[in-house]
Amino acid sequence: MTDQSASRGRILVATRRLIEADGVEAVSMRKVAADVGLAPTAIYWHVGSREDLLHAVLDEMVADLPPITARGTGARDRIASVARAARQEFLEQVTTLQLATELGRGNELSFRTQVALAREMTAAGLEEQYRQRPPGELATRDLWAEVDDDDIDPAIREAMTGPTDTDALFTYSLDRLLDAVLD
Amino acid sequence: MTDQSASRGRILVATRRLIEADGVEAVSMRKVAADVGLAPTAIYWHVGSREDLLHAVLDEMVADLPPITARGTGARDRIASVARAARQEFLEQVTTLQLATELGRGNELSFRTQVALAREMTAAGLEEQYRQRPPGELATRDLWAEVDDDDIDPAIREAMTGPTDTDALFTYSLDRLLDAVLD
DNA sequence: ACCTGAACACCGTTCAAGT
DNA sequence: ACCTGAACACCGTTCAAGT
Repeated sequence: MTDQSASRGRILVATRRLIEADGVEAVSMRKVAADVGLAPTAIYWHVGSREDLLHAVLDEMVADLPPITARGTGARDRIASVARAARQEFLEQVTTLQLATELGRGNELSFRTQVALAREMTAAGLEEQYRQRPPGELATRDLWAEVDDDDIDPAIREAMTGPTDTDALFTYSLDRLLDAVLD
Repeated sequence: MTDQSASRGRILVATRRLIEADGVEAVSMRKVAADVGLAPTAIYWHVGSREDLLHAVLDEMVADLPPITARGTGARDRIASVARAARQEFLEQVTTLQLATELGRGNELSFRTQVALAREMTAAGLEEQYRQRPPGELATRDLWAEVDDDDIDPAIREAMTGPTDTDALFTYSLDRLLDAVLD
């Protein structure tokens, strides 16, 4: 159990409200303290530095995000629905993304989509193709190492955990795109 | 001619050095002033507020960027080389991108690529396809309105200036990608 | 365990005043 | 035109001290 004293909870709520109303830059220790009715220095006792505070709030915002779920029956429909859901989230959760980017945790959001996609691709039986050209963002590799989901094919997880040849991925994607566009 | 007093130039150089060494957050009016040998308040006379200062520095950094040029002879090769150059710039110019993002001008960098791509697509005679599904990032539209380049087809420029149906673009791109991946 | 007050070393910005 | 100094209203953070 994490520290769930009443004060700490109220501090997080106040900070989150500040962020959603006026952006991350509007968060100051003194303003948060005033909102909660404490001396500025009390914040440090409960959540640590300003950066620690922002990380704690981002944790809550990510936890509250609606899960990315696939809709439809066919493999193509389901994969497409995951992509659409990811785009939707990207458009709706601007402040969450801003905060995550500022804290160097932007890829945590794209990671949620990667997991959902991997689940659908396993169901579609795409392990072979997937293996040959492993997608995945450079730094999300570390996150994959901790995933333990029975619905995801071990081969895919292994490919995501191993080193990604980003150059090869780029070349492959570009080729496929040009195939589609150039008649 | 913009204000090119000796002091202003030295202020911009000092700020740029600070950014490249320790990131945007390391830029303070007092530090810049000390580097240049002026009182902090003198900065305001030459470049205005801190935000104005950062905008001016970004202008210089963008102007100094090597032009994105197409290599090769075939249309496919040339378009691919532009895409590769864009990716290269994205990987190399991290600080420029960070500054641009912080100032809400991130799309200015992608805009450079869009212009180069449009030039190649004109040469490849792709106006028709292009017209049907106009790419382009939402906010770069305004930038296109000011472009006057004889190497770019008027039809393409018109498509870029008009309103972009981002939903349609997304659906189209996703479909093509799934075509390529799903056997 | 929880909180306050004083204190330090910073900020951006305005403005009157100097040359 | 160019620059300074004083001043205001802010910051994040540490630390000794209180209960």
